[in-house]
Amino acid sequence: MKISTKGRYALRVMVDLASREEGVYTPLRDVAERQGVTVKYLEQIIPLLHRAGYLKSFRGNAGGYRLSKAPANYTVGDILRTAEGSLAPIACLDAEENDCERREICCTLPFWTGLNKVINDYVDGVTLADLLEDWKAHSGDRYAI
Amino acid sequence: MKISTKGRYALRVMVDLASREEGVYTPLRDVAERQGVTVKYLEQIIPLLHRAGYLKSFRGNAGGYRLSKAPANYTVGDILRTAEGSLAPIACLDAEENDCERREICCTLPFWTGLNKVINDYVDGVTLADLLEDWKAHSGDRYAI
DNA sequence: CTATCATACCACTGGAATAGTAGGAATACA
DNA sequence: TGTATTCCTACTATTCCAGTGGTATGATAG
Repeated sequence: MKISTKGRYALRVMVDLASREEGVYTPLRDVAERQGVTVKYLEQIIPLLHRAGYLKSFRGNAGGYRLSKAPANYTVGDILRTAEGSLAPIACLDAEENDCERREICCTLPFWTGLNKVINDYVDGVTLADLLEDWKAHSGDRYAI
Repeated sequence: MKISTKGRYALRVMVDLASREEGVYTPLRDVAERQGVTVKYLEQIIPLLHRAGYLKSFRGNAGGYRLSKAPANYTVGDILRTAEGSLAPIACLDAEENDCERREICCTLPFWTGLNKVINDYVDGVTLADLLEDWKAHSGDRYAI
């Protein structure tokens, strides 16, 4: 039950951008270098966040991306669900998929529902600002994304 | 982030067997029929549970599988980890994989560690007996696996 | 004692999803 | 005109998932 690279990198990109000065555009090249990922692969992940309205972009020379809102206004849950599609541990819990005919007699469904709630409660309770703060505190002055 | 059919079916097989009379061997054919899965596919999943010592088998005519212990002695976490390999949401958290060089400076690792704990605490807090009991209560007399 | 049947057990395969790579067009600015 | 960027589309290698065909084993009927 793994989160794919889409979700993992998306979160790291968001934290990276959250750590930059507010309002300035950061080129993907810089993010990719700091995060140890290729620009080309990030270019495939960023649009998911962009289309969701989480990022503003600027093309051309000296362009790049920046957050649309302050870091405290993004929950990690929103970011992961945007990149991954859904965090539900089984398809039966996704809105489009709950047509399973065993639904009423399934002996494991209540368990999965509980797991789903535990996961979503956790990820929705953490914001980008929380991540950034904890991590600055942990790294002291010499923090670097 | 989905649990695969291995984990899902493994859990259903265990609950199914837990609902049978204690000590008797139940053929996979019966389990497969009740669960709406092919025998062939279950035959691929069962060995994982068998090798872990969770099940006892008996070959030949009138053979089958039964639980090794009482239902209350199996946590859902143990069953899922046996079938799935690991429930960690990212590979960095698996014992064999924590050689990532970004480990000390990773801004998201604490978040993933927390998610891992939330997930494992939940699944380790539920036993087969719990599932069976809740589900009998929910279905009344006419429960059927 | 032998044939038969029901069962657990083992090995293999096709297809889908993941994780990238690559080329190039559009855009903004100097 | 040149350069640095976002943006779009296609391609590929690999791994994982789901499912199938065939073999070994044990009980039992004749």
